[in-house]
Amino acid sequence: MSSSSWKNVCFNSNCKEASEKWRNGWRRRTGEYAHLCDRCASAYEEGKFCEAFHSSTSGWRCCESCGKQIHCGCIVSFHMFVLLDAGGIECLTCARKSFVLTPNPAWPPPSQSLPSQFERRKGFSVKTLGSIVGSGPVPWRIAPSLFKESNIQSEAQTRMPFEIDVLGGINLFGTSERLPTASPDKKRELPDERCFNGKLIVGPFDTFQNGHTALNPKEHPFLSVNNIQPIIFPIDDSSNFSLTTASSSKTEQDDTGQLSATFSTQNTISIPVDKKVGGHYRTDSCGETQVRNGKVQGDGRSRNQLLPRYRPQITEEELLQISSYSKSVITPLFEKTLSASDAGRIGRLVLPKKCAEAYFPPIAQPEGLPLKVLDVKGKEWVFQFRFWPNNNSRMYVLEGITPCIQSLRLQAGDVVTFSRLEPEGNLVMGGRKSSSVPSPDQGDGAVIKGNNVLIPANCQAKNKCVEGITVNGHMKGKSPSSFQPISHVSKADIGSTTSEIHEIKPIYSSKGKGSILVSKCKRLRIENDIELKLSTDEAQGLMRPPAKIVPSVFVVDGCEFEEFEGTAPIIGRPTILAIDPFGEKVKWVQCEDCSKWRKVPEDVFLPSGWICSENVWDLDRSRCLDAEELAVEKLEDILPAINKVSSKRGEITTKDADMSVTQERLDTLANLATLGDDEGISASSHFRSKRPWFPTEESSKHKQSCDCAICSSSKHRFRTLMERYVKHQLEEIGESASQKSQPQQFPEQVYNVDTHTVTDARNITPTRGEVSKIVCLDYHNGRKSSPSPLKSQIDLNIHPEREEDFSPVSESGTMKQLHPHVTEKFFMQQMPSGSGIGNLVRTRMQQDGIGGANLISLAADGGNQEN
DNA sequence: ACTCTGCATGGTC
DNA sequence: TGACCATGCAGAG
Repeated sequence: MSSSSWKNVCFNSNCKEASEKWRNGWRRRTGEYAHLCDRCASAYEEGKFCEAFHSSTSGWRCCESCGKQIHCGCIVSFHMFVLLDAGGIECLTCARKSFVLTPNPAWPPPSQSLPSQFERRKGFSVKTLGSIVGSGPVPWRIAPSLFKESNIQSEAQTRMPFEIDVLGGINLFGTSERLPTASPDKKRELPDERCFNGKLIVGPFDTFQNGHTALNPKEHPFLSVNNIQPIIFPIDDSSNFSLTTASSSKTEQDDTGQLSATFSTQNTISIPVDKKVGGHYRTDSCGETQVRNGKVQGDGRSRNQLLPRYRPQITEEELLQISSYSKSVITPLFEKTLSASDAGRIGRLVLPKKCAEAYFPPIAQPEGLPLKVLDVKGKEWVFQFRFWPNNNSRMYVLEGITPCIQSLRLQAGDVVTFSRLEPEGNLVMGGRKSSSVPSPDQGDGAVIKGNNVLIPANCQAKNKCVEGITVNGHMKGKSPSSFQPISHVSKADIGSTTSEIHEIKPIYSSKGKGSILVSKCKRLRIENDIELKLSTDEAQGLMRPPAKIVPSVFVVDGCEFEEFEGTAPIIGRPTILAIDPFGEKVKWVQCEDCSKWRKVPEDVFLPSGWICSENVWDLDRSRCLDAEELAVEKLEDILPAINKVSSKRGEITTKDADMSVTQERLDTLANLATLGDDEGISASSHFRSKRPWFPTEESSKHKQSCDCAICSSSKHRFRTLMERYVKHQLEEIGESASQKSQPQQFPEQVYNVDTHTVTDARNITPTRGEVSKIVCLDYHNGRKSSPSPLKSQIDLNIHPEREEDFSPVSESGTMKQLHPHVTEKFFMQQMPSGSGIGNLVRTRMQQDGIGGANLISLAADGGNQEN
């Protein structure tokens, strides 16, 4: 049938009924569905297509076990039988009784997961992939798998090789999966084990009528996120299994007469028990068909029961890489999250026993044998595949993997994948950086759910998930071998001056015990090794209360303050508020990647690692390649804080090292914050949630120079209170001050933070950065105030004897009582002597002896007067 | 002192 | 309860 005609008549060559209304049948190699008329579609959906239309065609065979007739000659039913070693076929039902069918992880069908996944990948499309992998269809086979999964799908869907077609994208062969009704007089077996309309039901669907279930995305959150996800299919029988032939590719003529190119078939093969060799099964001498078994039959344990964490989830990037040098069929085998030991210097990768026995050559001696493995770049490595006797069992390891691990830039927590190239059978070792999934409800920050760190999408994209923090390369008292995997700081990194902040890996919680990075002892080690060089000012400017956290409110001098105790704040990206020519409040934010300034709405909160691609508000500037909206000079005028951050504009347009470091520190802090109550900041003995987020006690025990968590937090709290009080006072100054201080006209005016524009202090939470910007403005306007007067250190221990007064929940609860001395000291310290406003403040202070409240008022007022 | 090797131990499932 | 496996550790080099 020509490609054009099928649009007008039923795709079923035995029907050819003309119609304007079509229903989808099986999926064709082109990626399109066979359009069927109602009658054919119904037959197809009912599993009667072959018996209805192919009854007179060749290809009918009987199940060797039950005798049921199965049509083996068309694409519609090719998946509904298994080929037996001794010849003949067996229907799936019988095969399942005798052997465990290949619970192959398959791929989401094009109509469901794959295209969406691909399309959702930035700069990646099926077409792209098709063009990359070759000029013609590239067959992808489903991995022979040992995986048993309780959440499984119909075995009728278990063998779904698909190819990537240049034109049609991904084509699932056999997407018309369904069980055959080979003979009308035979009861259709497994009536529900099929897909309708040629679609695999994946994703949200849960349970088939036969009790089989498909993957629940809730349990497999990655299913629709980043990776091409294998779908695990059901096996009812745990005592046996068979594997797909390794390399049976053939051409096949479908019932339309078209020649299917490079049709990769999967012949599920039963495995005779006596073929076990050293724990592995191989079928024949030609090596083309490999059948392996993880265990001796009769073993009480489910030999094919591999843990879900070993399910291969090869990524498209990896596929692309492999495809770049090989046109072979890639069969994902298994994967493993690198433990600290795996990624350590010892260079031993502990292999999951079943995987090793299933996919690696059998070894009888502990010495094992050299194993040639290709990496995704095609580079060849030779590892020693061996085992240790262990508890009457074996512990399989790959030795000498360190160079490869390093080559792949993998670290503890990352995932190493093993695939096999067919038909040559080469093992391919790939790697995947660990990633996390942003929670849809995490709002503008990162949250913790158990051990799963949920991070902003940008972090995810950049693999900057954080498990722990090591800043400045300081790792005190650590054991290199043990610490390195946690902090991911290599020896070379230690003491590195080029980059003081190292990429930290995410908490990986693939399994409870195995969570390399979550053991308490290591957590403690991490916290001891943390040396945050982020000033509290910098940090607080980016802090926001976590979503859904109800703050405790207290009143200071008539002003309500919110306090978030026991909760790690969410860290955002620094922004600079401004007013655009239309009078709209906007924020300017710098892309973390390209450092270009982008304008975003005023009310958005940006994650710490915000990048251009996340600029959904201005798609014309959603790439780092896109030019900045405003010229450098204009930006400089508009964003005086730029001058503060880096005195030279050039340092902004290029990568400002300091800014970068600061940002990285913020990232670090943000990431630390994402660790949340259980794992992150709160894991610190100082930051446990039992302690207020802004602790007020014990400060007297610490010296002024102390920058421990307690002191930092105390300072933090103090500043919070100060800022809010300042804000409150500034509001009281009234609109007049706001009008007086109306900035000179810029194309886009920086405005004096919310303090002049927001009237209800209770509805806002002034951030540290916003307060600081007041001074930025001053600076911009020519005043010599400190770039950030609040930025420099405030140490409550200046008057340690008054520590208790600083508590806002202390008796009076008024700021006037608690911070005159501190604020006085603070301003005396912060205001440069040459500063007009500073002098004015000093004068007033000396005149009336007032403290913080009026002082701040004067500061604001004085600033206006100075104008 | 350091690395490597082989095994043992103990936590987790 | 047993298998698995991450990791510790002792001994050898």
